[in-house]
Amino acid sequence: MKVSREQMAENRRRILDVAGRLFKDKGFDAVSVAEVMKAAGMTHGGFYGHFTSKDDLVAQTLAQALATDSFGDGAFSDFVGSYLAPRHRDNPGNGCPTAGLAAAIRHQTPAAQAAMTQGLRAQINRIANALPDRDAADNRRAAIGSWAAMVGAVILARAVDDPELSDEVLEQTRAWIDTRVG
Amino acid sequence: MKVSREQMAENRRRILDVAGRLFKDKGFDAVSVAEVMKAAGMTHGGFYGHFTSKDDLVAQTLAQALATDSFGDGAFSDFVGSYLAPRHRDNPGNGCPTAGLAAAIRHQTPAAQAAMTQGLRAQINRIANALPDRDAADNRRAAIGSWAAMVGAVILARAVDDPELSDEVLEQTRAWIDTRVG
DNA sequence: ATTTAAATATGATGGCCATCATGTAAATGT
DNA sequence: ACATTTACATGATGGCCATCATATTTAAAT
Repeated sequence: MKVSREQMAENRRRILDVAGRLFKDKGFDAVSVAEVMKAAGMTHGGFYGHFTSKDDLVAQTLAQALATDSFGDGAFSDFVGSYLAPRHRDNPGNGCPTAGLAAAIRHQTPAAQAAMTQGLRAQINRIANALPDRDAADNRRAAIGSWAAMVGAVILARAVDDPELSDEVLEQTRAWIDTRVG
Repeated sequence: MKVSREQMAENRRRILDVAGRLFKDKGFDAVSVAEVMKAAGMTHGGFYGHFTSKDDLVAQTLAQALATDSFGDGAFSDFVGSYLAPRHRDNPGNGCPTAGLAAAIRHQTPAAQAAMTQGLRAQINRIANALPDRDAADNRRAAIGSWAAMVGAVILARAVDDPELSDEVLEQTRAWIDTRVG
């Protein structure tokens, strides 16, 4: 059942896309190769034609997810607001790959760690550039601090089973960042 | 090979202690029941005399780890300094269970999530009480924001393969929190 | 058109692991 | 002391999964 070049390219894109969603939603370990392939509309057989291993899929998925990872074009405070929102907390599969996967990276291959490193560097720069223009060092510090707080807050909000506490973590972190940076 | 009551109680304590270290170090999925028992000095056979399942072990380990989780008795800025330190980053097994495990909680049982919820509540209160006495609402906001930033920073620092960037995440987050709260 | 190469499907294989079954010996109760 | 209970050891069992082998079909190449 050979398919056309473009079909294969699209299949590959779909595998990466679907793997990103599944990994973010359920974690690397809880998603099998067969599940990814099925979600992409194929069987497990063709997988090793696209990737050399599941670890390879993980690394490539991360690289794509972190590259695609849109910062949003508006003001920084708007970005913070949508990031620290129940809608984002409740949809990990469609959400930020850093919030969903960063903590699992340290158990992955060096290639995956390299992808995360590059993604973090880029995100810090994007945020620093979006901040009101002052001292560059101050902006970098604020970018790193804010990003750490945003990622941490979403992780904590997702870990907790009390909706009120979870909402509060998001909202208070948003307010805390705003008073510093907004 | 029955053992004395106290021996059994100590065995159970050792299982929980060792499981805490292993889970924090390698993640829930990467640690087998047999590995935990072996590290505790026994074989896998006796496990189900102490716990009803691996999920049960996870939940009880979390509850103990988060309860034991010492805040440190000194000033808040000292705590932040030791938390956002290379030594802590590089020793997840002996480190903070929230930094090591929070992101994995959402894939665990309700009992585990409940343990994390209670742990987070306690930690927020501890930090808020340690802050210089001002408006209670301000202190709570600062406690939540700082804690999110601390947890996020350690997770990011551990995810990255560039030592310089990793150090910078810790140090800048520390400085960012300090200017606000120290 | 015919041949060739390649993409995916179907169907093993082997390993790891949670859990269970059963044995054994030592501690506890009488 | 004896009987009984029980904590742990040893040794299955069954399921899931990554990976591989082989078959099939069809796009490309000529």
